[in-house]
Amino acid sequence: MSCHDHPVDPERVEAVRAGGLTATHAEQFARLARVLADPLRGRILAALLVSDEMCVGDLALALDANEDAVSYALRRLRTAGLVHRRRDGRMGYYRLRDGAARAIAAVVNRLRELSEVGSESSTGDRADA
Amino acid sequence: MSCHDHPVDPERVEAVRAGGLTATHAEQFARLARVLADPLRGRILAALLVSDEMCVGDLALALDANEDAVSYALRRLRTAGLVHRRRDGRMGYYRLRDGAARAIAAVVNRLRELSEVGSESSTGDRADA
DNA sequence: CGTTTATCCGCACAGACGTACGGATAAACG
DNA sequence: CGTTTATCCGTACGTCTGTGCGGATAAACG
Repeated sequence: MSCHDHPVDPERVEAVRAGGLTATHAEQFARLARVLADPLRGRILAALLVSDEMCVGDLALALDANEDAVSYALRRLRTAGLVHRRRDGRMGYYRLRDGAARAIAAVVNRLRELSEVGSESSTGDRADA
Repeated sequence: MSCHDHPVDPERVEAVRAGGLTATHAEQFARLARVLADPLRGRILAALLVSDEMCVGDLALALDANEDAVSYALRRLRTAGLVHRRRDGRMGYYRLRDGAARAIAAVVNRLRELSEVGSESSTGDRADA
């Protein structure tokens, strides 16, 4: 269990310790990535990028999804601080928070690049075993 | 359960249907985001950005993490096609797959933007209820 | 060969998450 | 007021996933 008493390459270990992500910073990233890790939330964000402001029911219609599920997804997005709700009577209209739109669009585009890399192979390596 | 018989704003509904993410495309995104949704995997990717190639034990040392956990994280990253393993004797050396490095770095930077938005508030809205 | 070492795997377990459903809230509408 | 409607919440349930541990594999080392 406790192999590896001393580093194989101490230089790189130090480099990572100096230039890598701290545990808390990585935690922050992971929490944000987890918000994007649900298809419905991704589709909602994309929908709000296209159509500035929408209510729950219209989103459910447009995405062909359950209204409860959309409501729950919007709650998560709101908790994450990515969307903003405007109350008008009994309706709730949602839109991306200021600054989130650009950042989300950028993330989506970068993920698209990544997905091209990720879909080349399913194992990522087969010249071993 | 089945409120909202007809759209409030049919135009936007149509716009989303035309310009939004398809269900399958969103699924692909979500799967990739889920890979980044673990702090250890994020730290490993960041480490490999800094130090091209590392073995499991050195990564565990540098990140102060359990070797089993690192091994498991690398397996997930390999399954996702993001890292590549080079076998040398009993050691396994990992590095980012070609093309993944740039894309990952870009995603990390965009996520940093997003995290600035996301950490302003915990509810994303308080002028309601 | 036998032992040590680096990594990996199978399994069981605990925690987080999305979904469904019943009910609550609260506004529109007469 | 009473009813309908749009959204939200609390709870329960099944699923997925990261972790820990024992053991397997396989190379180095004498």
